[in-house]
Amino acid sequence: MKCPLFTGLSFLILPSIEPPRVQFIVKLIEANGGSMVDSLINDTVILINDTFVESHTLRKSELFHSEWSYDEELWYKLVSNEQLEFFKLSWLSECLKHQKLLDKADFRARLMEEDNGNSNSPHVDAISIETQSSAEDTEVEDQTLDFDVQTELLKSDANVMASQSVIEDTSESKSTVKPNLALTRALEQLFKKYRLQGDTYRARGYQLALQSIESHDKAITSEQEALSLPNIGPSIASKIQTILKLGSLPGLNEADKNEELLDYFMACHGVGAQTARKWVSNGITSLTEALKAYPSDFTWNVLFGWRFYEDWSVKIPREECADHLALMEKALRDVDSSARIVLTGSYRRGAATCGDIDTVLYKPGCDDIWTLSQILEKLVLRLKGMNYIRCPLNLNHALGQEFKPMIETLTHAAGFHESYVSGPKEVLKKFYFGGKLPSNTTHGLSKTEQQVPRLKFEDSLMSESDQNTHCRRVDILLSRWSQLGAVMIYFTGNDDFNKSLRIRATKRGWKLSNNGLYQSNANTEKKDLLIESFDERRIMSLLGVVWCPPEERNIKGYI
DNA sequence: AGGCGGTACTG
DNA sequence: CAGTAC
DNA sequence: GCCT
Repeated sequence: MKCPLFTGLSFLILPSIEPPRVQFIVKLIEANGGSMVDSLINDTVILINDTFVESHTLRKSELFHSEWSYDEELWYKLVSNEQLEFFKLSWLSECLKHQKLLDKADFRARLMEEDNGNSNSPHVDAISIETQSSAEDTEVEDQTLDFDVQTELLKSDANVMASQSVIEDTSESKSTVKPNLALTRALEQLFKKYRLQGDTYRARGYQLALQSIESHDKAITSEQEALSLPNIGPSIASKIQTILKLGSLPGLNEADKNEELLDYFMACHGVGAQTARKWVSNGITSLTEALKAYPSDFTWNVLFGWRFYEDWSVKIPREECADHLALMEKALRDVDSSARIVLTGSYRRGAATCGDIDTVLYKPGCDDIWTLSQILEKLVLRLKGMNYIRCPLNLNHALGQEFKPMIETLTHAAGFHESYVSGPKEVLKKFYFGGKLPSNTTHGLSKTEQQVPRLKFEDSLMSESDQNTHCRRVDILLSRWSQLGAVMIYFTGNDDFNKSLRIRATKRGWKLSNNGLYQSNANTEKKDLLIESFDERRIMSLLGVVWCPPEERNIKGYI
């Protein structure tokens, strides 16, 4: 006996099942044992009406969107999940014609608009083929209909391992020979030196030069050769000449006591290049001395930076990030059951350890910042009540009242007597804080022997550190629903990736920010025109960047 | 000569 | 406004 | 610092 052709398969047809032709096909599916769904469940086969596909590539996603007949959240799930595969509806009719299940691969439809021959696109292709074969039998964990963007992200993170093995043999990661070590070392020192001095652009100049030498795999033997590389100009080229002749740059290798101090101060949250430089040039050698000499530099959030100086310089194991998220999710459900919070930052890029925990908070369909702000405020209060939030780093008026006692305890400990007056700001667009999990949930003490900056003994009085549970830096960013894509790009990074996108935007007369991709209107004083802000994929594709999953956005230099 | 990211928060 | 952080 |  034979089962009908589509037994056990579920189908989602996009963008709508309303057209008569689609209705006809739906009848055939059901007659052959298949079922229709209107949301993503395991193993759902996603089919695109062929009229929206041009030669294996999805045509304009805005048209796609305008004929959308499912709910908005499904749209977002689909465009935000880089692991999903789409197939042309004609696969179905072919199967019926031949009365057997044909290879879907020949009917794959890709979700992008431009393809500028970027060198890594075949590489991306390889990954999606690679994961497709194993996806079907490994994903058995969630059966719920109510999974959301966050589950999508977790799933794609679970696939990091698979993609890494692919990256390993296709990329040149094994080229361990570094023919220009003397040069790159010197440039790195110069980069650090100027960054510490707050000369960010000069520092950037050295950093870019460093990167172009690193990606040049031959040994550089002349000033001429150096000059021909991008981002290497007369000044750096002549320094290179000197190094080639003398073996090193005069006056660079002395271990600089001042640079060490600058590093020490700037590792404190809230102390930047200007402040650190001022202290150092006035002979200050510790935070305690700085507090006496420059009390006004010690705002309450620098004091928190001091208190958690050591905790905040240790990396967070990936697993712990998920625990923080789970805790916040639970609290958020009680505040607003339809609001969502997701992990972004280096976590979403697949990192094994993260410097901080970056999250985005949104509510499907909600563009009203005031509503979102209220949700965030309530969430923060709940988290504070659970003793999870140990210190705030920014506040609005209402939260200022709530955290006043906590802040005054701190400022009094530092010897200040003024009382804290909360600012006038009513809406809260983001909340940065230090959070600590209850000690019972602590993860296996990871043996990451990380070289951690320690406080000097005389500075350790203000500090609060705990062997088993660390206080972590957590960022919550609000996003309007309509701007979720731009916010996700911005907060997922990495920095160089974002810079590349912004540069591409400016080249096209646009500007990219965390609010979206806009047509800039410099001359006329009209407002900038929105091009796209919701769809992460479309923003990238408009900028001529082939879609890449977060794990591949860990780039160095520009793309 | 002027550009190098755009935005939110603190004081 | 400068300074800091993201 | 380098690039336009």
